[in-house]
Amino acid sequence: MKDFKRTLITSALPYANGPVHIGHLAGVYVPADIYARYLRLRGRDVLFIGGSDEHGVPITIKAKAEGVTPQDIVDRYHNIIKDSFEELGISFDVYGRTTSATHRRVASDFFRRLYDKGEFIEKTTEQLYDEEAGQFLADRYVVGTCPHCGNENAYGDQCEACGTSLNATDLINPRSAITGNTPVLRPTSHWYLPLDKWEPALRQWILEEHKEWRPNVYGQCKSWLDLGLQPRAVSRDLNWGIPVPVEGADGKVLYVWFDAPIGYISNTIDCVGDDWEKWWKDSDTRMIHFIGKDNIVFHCIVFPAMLMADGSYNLPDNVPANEFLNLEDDKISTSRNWAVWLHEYLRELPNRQDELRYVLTANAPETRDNNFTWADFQSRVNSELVAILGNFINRVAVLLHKFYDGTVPPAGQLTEQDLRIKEEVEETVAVLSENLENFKFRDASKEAMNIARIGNKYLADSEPWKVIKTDPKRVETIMNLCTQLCANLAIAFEPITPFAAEKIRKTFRLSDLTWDKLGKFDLVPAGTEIEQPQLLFEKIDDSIVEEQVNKLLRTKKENAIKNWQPKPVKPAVDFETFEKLDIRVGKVLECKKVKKSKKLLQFLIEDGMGTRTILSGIAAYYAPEDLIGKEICFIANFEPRKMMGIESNGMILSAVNADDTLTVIGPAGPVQPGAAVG
RNA sequence: CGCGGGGUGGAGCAGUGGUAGCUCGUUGGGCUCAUAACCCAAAGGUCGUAGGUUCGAGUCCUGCCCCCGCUACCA
Repeated sequence: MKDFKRTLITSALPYANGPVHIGHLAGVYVPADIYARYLRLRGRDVLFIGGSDEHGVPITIKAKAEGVTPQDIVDRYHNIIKDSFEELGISFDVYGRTTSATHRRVASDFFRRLYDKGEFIEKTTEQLYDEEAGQFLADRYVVGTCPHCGNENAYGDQCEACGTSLNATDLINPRSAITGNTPVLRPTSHWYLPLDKWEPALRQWILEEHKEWRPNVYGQCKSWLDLGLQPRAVSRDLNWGIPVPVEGADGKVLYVWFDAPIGYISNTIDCVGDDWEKWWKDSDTRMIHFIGKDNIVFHCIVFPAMLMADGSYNLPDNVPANEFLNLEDDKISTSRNWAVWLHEYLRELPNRQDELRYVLTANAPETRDNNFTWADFQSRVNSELVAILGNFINRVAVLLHKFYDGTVPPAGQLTEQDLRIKEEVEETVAVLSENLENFKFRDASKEAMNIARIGNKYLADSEPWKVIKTDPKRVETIMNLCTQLCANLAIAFEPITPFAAEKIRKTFRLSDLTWDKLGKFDLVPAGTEIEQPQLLFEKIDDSIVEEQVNKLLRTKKENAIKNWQPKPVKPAVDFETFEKLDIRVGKVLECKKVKKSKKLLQFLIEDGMGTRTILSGIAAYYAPEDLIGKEICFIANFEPRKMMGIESNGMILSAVNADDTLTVIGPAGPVQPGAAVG
């Protein structure tokens, strides 16, 4: 493998129409940060680039829906995202945005350079236009009847009922998803990047020269290349974005996928200034893109084709794309609010950044879609971070204070047991480094944890709390080695859990930590006075898990209400059948809870002929006193039925809501008690 | 329809031809320095399904079933 002088790490630009959630973190930002921190510990020259992607149609639609400007939307989310990343310890060297002046210039120049070289094709096509909204409609924003299966709510790119891929112009009775109007066809011209021109070069570069890429990435690329690449439009008719820098291109902007990856370049420039070219064009620089699987095509095919078209840039050396993370067995979804949002997590579980980083790493979707559950989160925190790592550090610190007043004792003659421990640590550390080099962060977290496991076992086997009574000299050696293990843990965990690593570093008064010290046993000199132990992690209480799960259940419920559909109508009945039911209006004279019953309310109803008692299972939805005096509808000729020892003479009618709550039905105006309903 | 990824003990995941692993959980034991934490041991899988190749298949081939993605909300 080539020996590179420096590494440029990019992480996918989060789209600024919402905050980031655990899926983004597990897929992109946590692994990217681990890698960046690891390389820095190795003393390698690293630049870690992040930023918000702030253009595109969805942002304009969200802005319109909220009655604010697109800039308001992106300002809001850019700040939320930026702050929450920082609080989680994502160590970007720069976190920029695609609405910056630098980016506007860089993206514009990039387009212009390719334009001047003749790298684009200009084509005119007919596209659907919404006259009221005053804009061309992206495929996804056209809804209509599917020509294959007749589904009336097919999207312009695909019918979700039958799965057929469509063109927006195929739809029968197309309508705009924005205004509901019928769109019209209008000619419009756009610039296309001929990906087909770069196909042979891409094929050679990926399929021949990068067989080491992850199978999911390699396979996806091969699939696209084998299908044959088509020219892709790089401009759009929109008033939000970077204007196409060509005469007569009024009302046209760069398409987001063209604009966004250039953001990596502009953010680099904002970070290092004139020095930026060495990070992008010097052949001694290696570029790594961290992305999620949905971005593979853009980062492996489209962006490299753009870079090839320019001709002066490096291509990525690796693109370690992750699969997706599910949440409690359901696909994470922004629109359904099915997510754990980072900014909310940080607020609701304060000072638990490392816990999230660790859990998302230990269960990272590196080879396939994985599942995040709060139960698993609790289990990993409590039985791994607290019980294995935190506990070991604490045991050592407590014993040092107990035996030596906090002063690290010298190591004496090493026994066979000690030598074996050193050897095990060396082996573990070697595997850890190899995992990190190969983007296997899940395995890396396991190996790092194994160092703490070795420590716990060493303590259990050597029993210093017993030996101190018979052979205090031996205990000095044991405790010295344990101290060195703690120092090793501070290094090994820095990329994954930097906050905990910092605590260990402080407790044991470690100064500069570098990766080459890992596996060494002379990191803390004898005589060092360590600080009082502080707990690295605290257990996650059941109530925290419960609260988070309830929050998700509430979301589910809200979604159920939003997506509620009336039940299908039952088979027809004749009038006589209907007439058999005697529905009356009655007035509630009394209403009280039935003792020992959770559901039942007991009513005394004035029915025009006298009074009757009716029981109804609506106690969960009404306070009894709220119903007194109300007029309600009930079935008068139901057979009497005893419940909880009380006879019920009829049935009070209620409507069943979307969330299964009940609302009692009554007349819309004053009615005589006993009046028949029919 | 297609293409890519996946379907492995209770849960979450490794494992690209040669005795089926890891973490958690469960059960039993040990220890008591430690945040009832730690250490040891055991139980638990016909590796989606039906065929095939092979001396030998979770691992290769074929059919089928299911999940996810490519498809302009979203990693």
